[in-house]
Amino acid sequence: MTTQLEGDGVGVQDSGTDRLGVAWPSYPHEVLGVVLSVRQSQLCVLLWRRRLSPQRGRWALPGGGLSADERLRGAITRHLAVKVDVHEIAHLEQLATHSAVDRDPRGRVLATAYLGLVPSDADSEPPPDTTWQPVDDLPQTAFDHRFFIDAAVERLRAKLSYTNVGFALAPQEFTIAELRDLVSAALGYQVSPTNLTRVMTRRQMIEPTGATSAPGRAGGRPAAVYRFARRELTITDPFAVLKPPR
Amino acid sequence: MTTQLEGDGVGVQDSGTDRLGVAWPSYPHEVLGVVLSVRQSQLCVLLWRRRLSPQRGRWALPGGGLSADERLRGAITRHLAVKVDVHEIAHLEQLATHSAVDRDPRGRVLATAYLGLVPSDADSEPPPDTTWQPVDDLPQTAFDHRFFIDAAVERLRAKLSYTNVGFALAPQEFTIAELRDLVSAALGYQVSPTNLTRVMTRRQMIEPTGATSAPGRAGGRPAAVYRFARRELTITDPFAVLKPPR
DNA sequence: TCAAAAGTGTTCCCCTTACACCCATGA
DNA sequence: TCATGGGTGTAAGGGGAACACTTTTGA
Repeated sequence: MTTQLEGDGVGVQDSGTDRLGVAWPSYPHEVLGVVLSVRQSQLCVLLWRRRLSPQRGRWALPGGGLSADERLRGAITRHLAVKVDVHEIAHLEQLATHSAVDRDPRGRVLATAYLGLVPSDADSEPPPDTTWQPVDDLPQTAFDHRFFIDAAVERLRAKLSYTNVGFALAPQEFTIAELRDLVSAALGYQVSPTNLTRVMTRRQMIEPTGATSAPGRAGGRPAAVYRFARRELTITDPFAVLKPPR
Repeated sequence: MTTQLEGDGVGVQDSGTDRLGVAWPSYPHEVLGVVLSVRQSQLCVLLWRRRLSPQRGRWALPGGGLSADERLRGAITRHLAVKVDVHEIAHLEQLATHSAVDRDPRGRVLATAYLGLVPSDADSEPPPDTTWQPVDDLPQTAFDHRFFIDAAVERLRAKLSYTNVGFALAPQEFTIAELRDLVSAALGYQVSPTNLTRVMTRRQMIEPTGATSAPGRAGGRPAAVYRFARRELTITDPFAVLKPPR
């Protein structure tokens, strides 16, 4: 079998043919979105319930097919907007591509998943049959979607520690208490607001806006309002060890 | 356009059709290997020179098509063995999938790249038209392969710091001086053997075999021989900050 | 005995963590 | 003035980096 792509053209939608005349197979390709957000102090993933078989009744990741004229990132953005009405994705990155031959019983489909993060204050009453499911209490999921979800959560938790991804889970402005809630929910354990402030400030991830928020009805000192200094992914702690010499 | 895959079967090699009768396009899919190894104290990538257009004469990553009955990992393993005679891959992980519509002028092909690591003592006189190219001095490369190479190097450098991936670049047994050479080459800057030993020992990544190696002709104290304690990928320094409470 | 190579000990410094203490507000 | 929630100061501990010093060999 000749597998290196050389010579004459390879047509989309058909089996390709290389210059030796050997068939070059084609596969349908789907994109899936693992959309995470903190809802009611829990890290949640957006799932919708399948109405049809196979896997009828199970919870699945939103997504769909890759069209001939679009790229993977464009495809997942489109599907999330159209199908589950998600428009406020603050961060989107590719996770992995799965290729098990029988991952879909109807025939072979390759799947590329993306990790998408949505701020906790983004509106989104999700459409019918779609909900925010806490990742610590997942129902039975369809196909191999569970692997993608686990990978996404793991990736997020790791990146919270050495990048500023937190911005993608947080509102534009927030108090330290709110940020602590978000980060604790995302990581799955409590972090102290004291040190969270210090670490994030030292790394210049967050900065005070100057404003303060009104205290609750029980009183208390008004909280300072912060914002993320940058709202694009930045690596803030590049190397743990083996740093380059200064 | 209906893009969610539901209902009737989707055939490989053909355009699929979902239950609404809307076409589900298929694409050829190739796998590429970014095979890295330290050669003569330089981090190198295995490239082969294209003999045919397009991109004739440019250096390309080894790889090839995905067959109907195999998965991506199997495909890249097969291609590396058959085409560039690489059998001693100590670590293999998926890097990314590129989907630019025009990434290959002959027609649309999706590409998934893998990062492969080969120990520095693996034989491999590479086949004709194939060489180990230092990543700091790359020639002009074909298609979008340069992006994959850069991503691979970046991934390796990051993981050297918080995992034991080093095992995949090192021989079974080695002295600290040899390990220092490898790590320095991979990272692109000198690391001190003193602290390298301490860090890797504390994390139980390496352990002495008890043997010593003969000194060179100029004399000198014989070096202790070490090995990696585990030869599978292990995360040794999970979180830089925001650790869970003890 | 000297040079070369390898390994160890010690110190410094920065960062994270823990925790006590102080500040601002509503009732 | 008290309870409540927020923020700051300070000390402890760990780990990595730097560097001097010791050990072991060949010539």
